[in-house]
Amino acid sequence: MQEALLLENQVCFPIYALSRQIIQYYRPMLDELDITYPQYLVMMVLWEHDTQTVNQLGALLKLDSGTLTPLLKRLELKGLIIRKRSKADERVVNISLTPSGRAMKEMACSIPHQMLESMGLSLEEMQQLKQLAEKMLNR
Amino acid sequence: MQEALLLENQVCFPIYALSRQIIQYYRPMLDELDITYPQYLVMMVLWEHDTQTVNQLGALLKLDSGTLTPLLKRLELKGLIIRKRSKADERVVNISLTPSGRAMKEMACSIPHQMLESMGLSLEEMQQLKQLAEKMLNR
DNA sequence: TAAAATTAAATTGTACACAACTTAATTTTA
DNA sequence: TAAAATTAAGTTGTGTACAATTTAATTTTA
Repeated sequence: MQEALLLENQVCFPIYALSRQIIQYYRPMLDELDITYPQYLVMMVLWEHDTQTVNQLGALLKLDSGTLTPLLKRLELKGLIIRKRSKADERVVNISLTPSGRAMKEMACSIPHQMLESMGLSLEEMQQLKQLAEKMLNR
Repeated sequence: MQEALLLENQVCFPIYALSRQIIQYYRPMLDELDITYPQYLVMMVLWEHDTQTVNQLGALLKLDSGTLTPLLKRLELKGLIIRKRSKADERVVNISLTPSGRAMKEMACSIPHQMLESMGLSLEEMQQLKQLAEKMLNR
């Protein structure tokens, strides 16, 4: 028996499973805002930066236009963002918040704390997990 | 500014991004076997257990029948597995390896080592990451 | 400066993921 | 034991993900 091929011994599987579980934890909170987790990530970037190009969002979230374009169209349909081609460079599409999208920030501000509570790790362990994940990401 | 809503300060985002990055690292190796990462996980369970029900696969991989049924049909089409309703309980579908599916294990046995090398963490850090992820999963 | 190369989004096609529901079989229980 | 409840898979519909390609605009360079 090849020990390395046992599910039990995989490092990647728990990360894959955890990623999906985390999104499940977010769901009830995000359901109230009527957005998905990837949509929440986009909103979070825009709450910080207000206007971003599709490219900039993709670089920050590590998602390509094939994922972002339809996702952003859905956020636009919900009235949370505006998509507008740049005058300066017609290839670029600028994404910005509507007043309604900006207002959602107040409704979202309790989510991070609620999530921390449901995760079941100490702050220290959380920091460790974050650092290890980021170290691998930055390879 | 709500610090807790900064992308920079999220614990969940790096895990979500890392999960997708890991699947990217696997891709070239799995392309040679012509399977996807979730399909590889199913194969890994079957290499260990040979026959499993859809339910058992779902419990181990934390995936539901809505995900597994079509995935298993694709593995069957590739000739790697057989889906067969149980005689004892007609609700149950048993998944087992074909000779070709069993043979794939030899071709896969170098993957875990290759992955370890591309991850950029020490064995110690890897163990830590695995343990933290599992601790959160088992909440 | 006109052709070639590059870039930014969008599009197309395949494969998850999962909620909600359906169907059929088996267990439970009244 | 017949009706009710439960269980196992499958189905339907929506929303990611991402490879590969396309389109249109901008830069580079010959």
